[in-house]
Amino acid sequence: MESGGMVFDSFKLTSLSLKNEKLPSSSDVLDSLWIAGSSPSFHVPGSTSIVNFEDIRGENSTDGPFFDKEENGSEDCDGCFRQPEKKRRLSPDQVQFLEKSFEVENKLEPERKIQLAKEIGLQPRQVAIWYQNRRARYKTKQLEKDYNSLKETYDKLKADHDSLFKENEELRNEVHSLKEKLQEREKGKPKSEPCDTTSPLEAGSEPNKPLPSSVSPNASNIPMVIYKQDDATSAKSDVFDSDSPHYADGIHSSFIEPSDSSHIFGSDFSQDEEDNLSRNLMPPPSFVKLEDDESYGDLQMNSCNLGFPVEDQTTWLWPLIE
DNA sequence: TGGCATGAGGGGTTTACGTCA
DNA sequence: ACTGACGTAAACCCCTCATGC
Repeated sequence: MESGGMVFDSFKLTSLSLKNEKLPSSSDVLDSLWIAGSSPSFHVPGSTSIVNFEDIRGENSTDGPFFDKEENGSEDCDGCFRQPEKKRRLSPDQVQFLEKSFEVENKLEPERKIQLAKEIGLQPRQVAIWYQNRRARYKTKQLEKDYNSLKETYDKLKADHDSLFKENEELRNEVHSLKEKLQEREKGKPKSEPCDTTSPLEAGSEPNKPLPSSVSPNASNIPMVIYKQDDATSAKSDVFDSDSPHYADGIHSSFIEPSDSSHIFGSDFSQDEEDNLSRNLMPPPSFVKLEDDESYGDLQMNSCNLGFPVEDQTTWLWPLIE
C-alpha cells in the first residue's frame, strides 16, 4: 500500500524523471495533456480540493497547476489543516482533466497515476480511487445501456414472432378450408376425372411453375406451396431446388405427403426430419446482426421476411412455422 | 429534507515477483 | 539449472458509507 512517505518519494522521483520519459502505448495522446497541463490554465474555484496539499508538496508546493495561492493563504483554510479532513469534491477542472485521461485509457499505469496526480494537484491515491469509481460507474451505465438495447431487440423480435405466429394461423386455416373444398368437390364428381385435383388457386397457372409471390393470396412474402398431387416430384423441386440441393435430389421425397397438405407446415414432422430441416435449411448463423439498428430497421419493412430475399425464404422458412 | 452524485474505506481476489527447498 | 510451492505487495473489483450539492 501507499504510505504517505512512499507517495511523496514517488512524486519527487516523477517530478525529476518522468517529464522526459516516453510513456508506453496509448500514453502518447496523454503526453499532450501533460504538456498542456504543465502550463496551468486551471482555476480552482473556492476551496475545493480534499487534499491536504502540504502532505505531498512540501515547502515548494505553490506552483502546481491546481494550486491557488489565494486559497492556501486564506484565513479560512487555517482551520482546514487542523480539523480532520473533510471530504471535498474535485474541482471541475480536475474532473475534466481526469475525464480526458480516462477517455484515452481507463486503466491507470503507475507512472500515469503519479503524473496525473502531479498535474492536477491530487494524491496518487485519490487519482487511483477516482479511476476505480469511474470504471465502476461507467460499467454500471454500460450495463444499463446494454440491458435497454437487448430489451429493445427482444421486444422487436417478439413482435415479429407474434405476427408470424398469427400469420401462420391464418394460413393454416386457409389451407384447411381449401382442403375441405377440395374434398367436397372430389366427392361430388364421378371417378372418371382422376387427375383434376388442382387447387382452385392454381387454376390457369402452369403446372410446373410455382406461383410467383405476387400472386400469393397472402400479402406476405411467404410462398404458397401449391402443386398437383400427381406431380408432386416436380412441385417439390420447384419449391426446394433453387438453393437447397438436399431436397432437389429427391432424398427427402417422403418429406411431403401429397395427400396431406398439413405436412407442408411441418406439424407432423418426426423429430429426425425436423432436425434435418433445421440443419439443412437454416440460414448462415450470422444472418441477422441484431445490434445493427439500421439493418434491423430494414427488417421492419416487412416483418415476415426477416431480412431475407424472398427466394431464400423458400428454403428456410419452414422450420420456423409451428 | 430527501435524492442524487461522488469521494473514499474495507474486504476479497488477482497478478506479478521474489525466495526457497 | 530448472521447477513448483509459498509469501508478499500492489492493483483491482465490489459493496458500502459519508458527504456535498
